[in-house]
Amino acid sequence: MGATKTEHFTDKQNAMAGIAKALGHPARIAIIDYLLKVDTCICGDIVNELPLAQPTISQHLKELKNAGLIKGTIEGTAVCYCIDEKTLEKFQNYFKNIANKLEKKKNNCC
Amino acid sequence: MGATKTEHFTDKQNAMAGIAKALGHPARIAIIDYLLKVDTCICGDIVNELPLAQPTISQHLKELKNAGLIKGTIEGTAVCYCIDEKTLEKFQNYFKNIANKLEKKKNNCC
DNA sequence: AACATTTATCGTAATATTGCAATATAATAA
DNA sequence: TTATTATATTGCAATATTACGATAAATGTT
Repeated sequence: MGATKTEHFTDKQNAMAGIAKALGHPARIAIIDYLLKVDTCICGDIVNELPLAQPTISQHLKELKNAGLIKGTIEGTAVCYCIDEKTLEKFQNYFKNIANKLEKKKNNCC
Repeated sequence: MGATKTEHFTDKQNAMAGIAKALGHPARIAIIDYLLKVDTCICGDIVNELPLAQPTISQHLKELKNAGLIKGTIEGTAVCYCIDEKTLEKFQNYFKNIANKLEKKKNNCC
């Protein structure tokens, strides 16, 4: 087939997978990195930073936005993008929880 | 085209994207969840837990293993899989770093 | 208005992923 | 040895992703 069977998994699982998927491309990680590096919130000069064409960057930005990882506000001709902390926090909490559970077990396996 | 241009990004970016990509599927999140839930380290009854055929599960396990997120040791006929904390920690640290940097900026954007 | 600038969308080719049936492999049991 | 059980691999169809040229849309400038 080829399509992910999302309906068989919990909302939480689909949500976490969705965020992870959005982060699952080096260009999108690079965009996040860049947004962190620059002090002022960034517009479209990500195109100059990354070795990808403008439509490709725009597409990656869209995916990050759909996943809730960044948000953008129109500012004149340009669009100002920045990291959306809420989603990142949700994602981070998921892993914090995993780490906590693992700590309790203390490697009683493999 | 269609292939990711990994060569244009840093090793770190590719590494983080690789881990995220492996986590970017609900079935693989579900596998991680399941590995956490069961006290004893798990073998192949993940097949009974998830609504996917055995070859599909095996494939997902392989991807998680390739990403370093789980490790498996042969135990008779079965294979005992469990979470590899080191990779998870690396991933978590990446986000902890992001959160720290964001804290310093205190939303001076968008 | 005409033009420049910035970002988004469309269309499309190349490639990757997802899922499974069939089959192979490996270890144990009878 | 012959089953049995557990997992992996192969091959393939359906679908998704990646990347980009061409073009559109929106705003600002002259």
